[in-house]
Amino acid sequence: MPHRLNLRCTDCGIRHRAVCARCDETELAQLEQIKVYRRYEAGQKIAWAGDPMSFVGSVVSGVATLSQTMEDGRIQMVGLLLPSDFIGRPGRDSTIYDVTAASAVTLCCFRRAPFERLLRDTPHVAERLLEMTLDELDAARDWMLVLGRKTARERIASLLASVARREASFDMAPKTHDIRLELPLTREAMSEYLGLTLETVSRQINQLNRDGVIELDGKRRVHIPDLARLDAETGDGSMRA
Amino acid sequence: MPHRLNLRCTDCGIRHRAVCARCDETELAQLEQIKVYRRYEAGQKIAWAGDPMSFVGSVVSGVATLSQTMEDGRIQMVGLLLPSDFIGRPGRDSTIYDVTAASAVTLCCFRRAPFERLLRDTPHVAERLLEMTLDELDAARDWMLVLGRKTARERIASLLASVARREASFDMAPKTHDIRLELPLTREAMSEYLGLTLETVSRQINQLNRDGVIELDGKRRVHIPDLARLDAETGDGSMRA
DNA sequence: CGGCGTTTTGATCCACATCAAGCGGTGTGG
DNA sequence: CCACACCGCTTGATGTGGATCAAAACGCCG
Repeated sequence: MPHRLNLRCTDCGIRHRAVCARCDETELAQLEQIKVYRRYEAGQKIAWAGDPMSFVGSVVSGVATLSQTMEDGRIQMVGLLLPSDFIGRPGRDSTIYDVTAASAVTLCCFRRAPFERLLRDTPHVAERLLEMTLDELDAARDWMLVLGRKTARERIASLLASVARREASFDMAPKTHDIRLELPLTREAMSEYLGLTLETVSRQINQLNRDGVIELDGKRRVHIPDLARLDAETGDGSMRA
Repeated sequence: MPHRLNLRCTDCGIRHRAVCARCDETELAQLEQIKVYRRYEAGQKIAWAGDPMSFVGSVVSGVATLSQTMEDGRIQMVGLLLPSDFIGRPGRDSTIYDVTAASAVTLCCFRRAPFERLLRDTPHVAERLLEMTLDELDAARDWMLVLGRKTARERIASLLASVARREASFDMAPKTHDIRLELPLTREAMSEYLGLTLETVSRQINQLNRDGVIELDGKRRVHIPDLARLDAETGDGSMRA
């Protein structure tokens, strides 16, 4: 059972990045009325592919994943949802992907029907949603390059660089040196995202560690001394987050 | 030099599927004023990654592709644009992908600035664009499964099934037997889409042919006696286009 | 301490990449 | 009208990155 809590929109950490980013006071008040927070434990399924979903919403904290499972059990993650990312598709009443909490996750959920009404009536929300969807589409396409053409080492580097950049972007002065981050994913979850096996992920992470590109502190904590050095391992010439 | 021609929107073959699908007479008239047709020969580049693009638009006929190139020459296609698909990103003045005409292509182009004004002012266009973008996002995510987890044979089957379904959807009575289609892609282009080499593509296509899943008529013409049989080769349990 | 989930490490295997010809169709210039 | 080159495709021989199979080590918690 998800646990509930509450918070004013104006105090919300993702206020200026989420689907509500461009809302004015009035619109925010409307959202406030239809929102509910839900909390999920690490590993918990938020929804199964094919399930009806009565809500859409934003990730407030933690990391959720979207994934597909083939009948023989092969799994591919198709989205990594970090704070401010949007979950659910307006106009469709079920997910076509499994949604899972990779770490403890808090969602800000809006009931579908009133949210869709808002979407029709307030251009700010619709505009922002279009923009976010276009960004996700670019991200998905960038990931297609990773899955289609990159080596195992390049894939790991790409994942680390993308998480590092995303985390850094929350600061107002994005660092490029001595970035420290807590990997929100197990080796297995990484392998599902990267289209590899967990053994290969483990080997390549340790190789990058030995090569000094990253410094492991335990299993999950990663220190990136120089982001440019990591970028050089991604195989991309010029960077995009 | 792209060749020009003209056509009334009401007579347009993609009228009810493209970004203009929900437009009324008035809105159509506005679009009519800012549109220009352009024609590209097979193999011609429509735009290079990083190029400024002064227009957005729809594919009217033919097949265009979006692709990324790594500095060492590895290529991954990230989008296959069939008639009615939208090209370009509102709010961004350059492509981040290479856009190429795979066959002879006709585009219906809108100058960026007036189109963006239309987006703000007429909800029908914005709504439809959001919907199309969400569809593309789903398609991109489905393709991530193909690239991350499927075998060479499954990839080929997935491509053929997806093109077959897309072609069939233009008819009002979608067939599931004896589908005939002209592959709009060379073996090399297919390999770029599928994350394989052209040799592997060639071998697997001929294998599917030998196994009776498809029947080749020349190099490009494919006869699919039974779409369900082909689906069974994609590795997916239940189908989505 | 003992059990369980995560991660590492090692040995072997295989699907697909790579390298290398050869083949039909088509266009071009002598 | 033929010689030749070029392009898209096929086919074969060989190599290899990552999968698979197997087991041990490392927390972590009860």
